Amino acid sequence: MSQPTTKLNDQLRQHGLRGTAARRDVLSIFQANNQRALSSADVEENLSSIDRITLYRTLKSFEEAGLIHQVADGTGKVKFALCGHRCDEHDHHDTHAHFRCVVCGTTACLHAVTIPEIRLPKDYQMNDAQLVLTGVCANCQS
Amino acid sequence: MSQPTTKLNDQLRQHGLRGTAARRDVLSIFQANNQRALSSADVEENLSSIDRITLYRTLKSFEEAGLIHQVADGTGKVKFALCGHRCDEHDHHDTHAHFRCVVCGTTACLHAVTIPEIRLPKDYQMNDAQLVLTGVCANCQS
DNA sequence: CTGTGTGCAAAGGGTTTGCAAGTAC
DNA sequence: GTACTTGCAAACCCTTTGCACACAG
Repeated sequence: MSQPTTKLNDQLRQHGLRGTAARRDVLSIFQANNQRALSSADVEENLSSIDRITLYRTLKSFEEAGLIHQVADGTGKVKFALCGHRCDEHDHHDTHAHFRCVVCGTTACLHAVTIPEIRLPKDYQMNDAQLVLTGVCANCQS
Repeated sequence: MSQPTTKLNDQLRQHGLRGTAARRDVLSIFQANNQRALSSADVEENLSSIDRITLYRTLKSFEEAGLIHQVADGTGKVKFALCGHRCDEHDHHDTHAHFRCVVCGTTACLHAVTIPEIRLPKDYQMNDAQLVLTGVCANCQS
């Protein structure tokens, strides 16, 4: 499933990060769930070996490096999802919507749903838009 | 600025809540900032007299009563804003967008911006949509 | 009077910081 | 070798719970 060590290292280095075991592990968890937004606790469940403090620091450095971005899905918990190929540390281009299923609790990226053009009031300057939909996902429709 | 005691009491009772000093105080803070989303800490700043635990419980009962609703603005902190007149404890009709200014840090309701029609993938059932925009607000444009 | 709300103390959970040892390059 | 990363312990929020007293209706 997961990429070989050298490939993961390359991806980390492309974002200015050193290739360490903890970072490779966390990165491959995100890649294995690339359509999902994961909380710190979610990653920890998938990766029992990692120290919790290291995980927090890893998520922070990934975010600063532009590898992942935060998704506020309305649960109050911060979650993270992989950035697209066009993101970097300065600019997140996260133009797709997220969908949180109230049945299974997962938050997924809906790449098919792009955020429509927004007409803002005068003198507002927009940098980013997050659209979070809540409902029942395809898997949980009885 | 704030409403007289009896008027605040009436509003509380309309939502099934008893009229107490703490609740009147919190309600009038929200009314004085009715276009803004306030965190628990924001309310506390405006209202130094209130006990923090009481504030948490007040916010919770307001939310359950349909007076306020949560706004996840991407900061990771839960914020609350006054519901419109059509909200009740069963159903939040929060169809407007929110705007978070990265300069002054405030999150405001943009009543003028309604959330556009969303076309979901097959078999997804949508209950709610939250649109959070980030940028620079009119006040902070130099 | 009765049930609800308040305030204190304490506990709980998630996240951050300091520092010494370990590792990438 | 040097700078960055890790892991442990402890500190630090913010939030919730238990219980006795106070207050609204």
